[in-house]
Amino acid sequence: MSYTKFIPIDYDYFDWQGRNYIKITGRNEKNKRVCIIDSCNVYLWAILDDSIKDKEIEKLKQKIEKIELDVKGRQTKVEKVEIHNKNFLSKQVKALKIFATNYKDLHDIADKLDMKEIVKRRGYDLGFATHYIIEKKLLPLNWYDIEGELLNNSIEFGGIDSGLDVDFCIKMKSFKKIEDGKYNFKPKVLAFDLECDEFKIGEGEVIMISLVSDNFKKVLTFKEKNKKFENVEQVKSEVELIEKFLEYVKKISPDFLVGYFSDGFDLPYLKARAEKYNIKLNIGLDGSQPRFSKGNIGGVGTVKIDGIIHVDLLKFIQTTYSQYMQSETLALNEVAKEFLGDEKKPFKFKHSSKIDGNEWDKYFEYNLHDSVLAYNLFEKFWPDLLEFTRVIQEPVFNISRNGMSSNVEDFIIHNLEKFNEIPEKRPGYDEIGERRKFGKYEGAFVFEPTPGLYKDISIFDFTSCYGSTIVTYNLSKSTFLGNKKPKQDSYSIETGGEILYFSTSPGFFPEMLKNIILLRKKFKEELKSEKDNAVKKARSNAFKLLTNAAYGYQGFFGARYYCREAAAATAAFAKRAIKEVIEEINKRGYKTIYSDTDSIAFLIQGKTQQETKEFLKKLNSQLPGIMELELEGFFKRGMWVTTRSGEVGAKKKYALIDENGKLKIRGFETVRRDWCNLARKLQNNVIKMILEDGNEINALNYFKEIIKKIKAREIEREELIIKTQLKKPINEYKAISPHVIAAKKMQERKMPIDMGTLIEYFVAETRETKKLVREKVKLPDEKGEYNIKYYLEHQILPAVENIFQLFNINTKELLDGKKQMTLEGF
DNA sequence: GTTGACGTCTTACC
DNA sequence: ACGGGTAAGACGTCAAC
Repeated sequence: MSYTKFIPIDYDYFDWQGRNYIKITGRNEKNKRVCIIDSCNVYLWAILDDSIKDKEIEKLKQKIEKIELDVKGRQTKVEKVEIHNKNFLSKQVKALKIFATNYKDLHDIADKLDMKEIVKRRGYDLGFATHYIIEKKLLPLNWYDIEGELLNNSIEFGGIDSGLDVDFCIKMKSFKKIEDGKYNFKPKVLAFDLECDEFKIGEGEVIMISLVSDNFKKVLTFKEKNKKFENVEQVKSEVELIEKFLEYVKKISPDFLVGYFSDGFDLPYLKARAEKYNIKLNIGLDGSQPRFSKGNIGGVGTVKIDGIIHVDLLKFIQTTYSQYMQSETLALNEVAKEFLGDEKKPFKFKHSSKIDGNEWDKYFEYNLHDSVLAYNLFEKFWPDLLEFTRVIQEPVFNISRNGMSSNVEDFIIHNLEKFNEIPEKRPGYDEIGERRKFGKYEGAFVFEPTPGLYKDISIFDFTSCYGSTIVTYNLSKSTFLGNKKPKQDSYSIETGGEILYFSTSPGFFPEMLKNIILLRKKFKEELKSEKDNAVKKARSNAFKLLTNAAYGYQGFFGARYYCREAAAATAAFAKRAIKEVIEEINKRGYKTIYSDTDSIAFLIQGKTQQETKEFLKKLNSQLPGIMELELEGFFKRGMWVTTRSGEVGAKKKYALIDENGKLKIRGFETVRRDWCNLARKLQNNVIKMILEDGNEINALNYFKEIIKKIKAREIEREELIIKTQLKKPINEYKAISPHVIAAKKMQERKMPIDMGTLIEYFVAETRETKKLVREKVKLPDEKGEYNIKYYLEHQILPAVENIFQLFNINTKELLDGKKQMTLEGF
């Protein structure tokens, strides 16, 4: 018998003699690579009709035990059937646990179970790795003591161990969890990036590949002989380049191979080139090539390597961080700037045939630094990846790529057992179609503000508003009772013209969510005294993101636990709660001036901050369940403006300044990337001056300066570029807007255009006959003067006119050079 | 043919 | 391919002139 410590990293499975085996790659405490082979029970659930008698169940059991199948050349049969008392959607059910030989046959067995006594078949659509983790509880990225049999050139499992590039291969007998924190795990990471002449997969050649690991930096290339740049390793050809890359990957043998957009570009590109030369990209630990899976509609696919986790950082950052980021795009450069304070090396892309002598070193340096950035970003995000994996309990490969709704779902799936729940099935194509037909339901409440410049403002907001609403009112698929008053105790709310009822007896989904919210609260509290604890910070963040995604999950048509009514009720309960708080605030002598979804802004009306904080405490003591208000802050001044039409106050658009002079701007053009920089800076400065000074005098002078500069053509083109993202394939646009025209121009130039590309253009002077904006669009490097009229009337003026309107200043007249009647008139 | 009103499409944000 | 609410620009369409 062999013993080892073990941390599971990658999960994969294989079939041997008709059975499924899990193959888990990880490390031991001495950082040796270990592969564990294990198996687990394979089964599905058949939920029985309530009315069926014990005798009949016994008969049914015997009938099912006789099922034998011959599918896809595989002999398989039901091995055993047990009867269990389980829960399904929080209701007690009798269910048959039907054991089979092979996980892949469960579907076919389920098809054979169309008996009238069986009302539902469940639990055969989870994926074997997920099923294994649930069944055995050998959780990813946790430490274990393993006992097993060392496989050394064994013929067992078809001699699998001899083909595996690992230090030990063990057939597991038993394992025991080691307490948290006893061992650390520092993964071996290799970041890579490749450069080429063409951006289209299958065109052009790979010119260089950079590799960065712990104490290792290298650029491989067959180009240029001038190599002042010390990290360059010269090879003779593209073939040798690819082969050398493979050699280094094998030699370094990382736990994680890290790229940035490598699912969509680097690896597919490399594959296409390798195929051309008939090179096998055999970097998997079992000698296999990367597996390329197709992406969903519009999405890119994923690339999986046996035993090595390929992480495309772009995907992980996108799902977990993008909504909290300042960067306008997820381009490596911007992401690196925001998270590392570092950026790409300057190098303007050129076809390799046009690069001369000393420019090559710049190119190598550029290429190498991209890998450095990817490596450092991985280090930065490792605590998050680790904690997400531990909290959700799915293999880290999936965690690095799944969206938040999948994460929520996986979290549920891995916690069902605590509730004795049978998993719900994934909706099929038709089911999704049905769900989508329902259309939207009523959402949040937004208070219509009265435009103006205000003083002394306080803001309260609900902590995890929708999450705590779901918990407080027990809102979920399994607790929904319909829209007729039930006999049992219930929570009810009216929305969309009908009343929805939910059971008061706790459902598993709200219970799980409650647990997350409470844990997060605990971690957040602990963080106050140990701010640098990256792991706790990451775990707290993982809980926060899961909580925030829970509401969206229940309203998402693709979810196993989709419940439109629960989502609608969540919005409705939250709406009721916030309206009640607004009333309380006003009753107390404050004045509410704005509110949106989960936050309320009100005037302090001469009361002290202390009084306000005590009032908050009192409010909290009256709130139901785990609903909780917190103080967002006190603000010296704030402004709300009118809509363009000028009649009412604009919602979701305001600016605040706190006692330390810190600005908080929401919804204004300043924060929108589809406005040119000039307009955004202008607006930002105008807002700042007005909020700081409490009047418009300086701001107005500044505005006049800008007008003068535009008219004198003194503005740099850079400041006038408008950036808009392509949201769909270019030929699907019904309305041909300016950015579509710009995208078409880029296409003609063979620039890489895709869904998601950020299109940049400016509006130029053209002949009088061209009226539409799209007829004046030019790409940033095209010749032409900027269109003074357009930038004045469509960028500069709209950015500030509503703001100056607060002071009865008509900017339109100002711009036309007319005398300001309004100013003098008042 | 041009103009303006109004609806639709689209993006980006809360 | 997580939700709804909202602002706003530019195009598209149609009727009035």
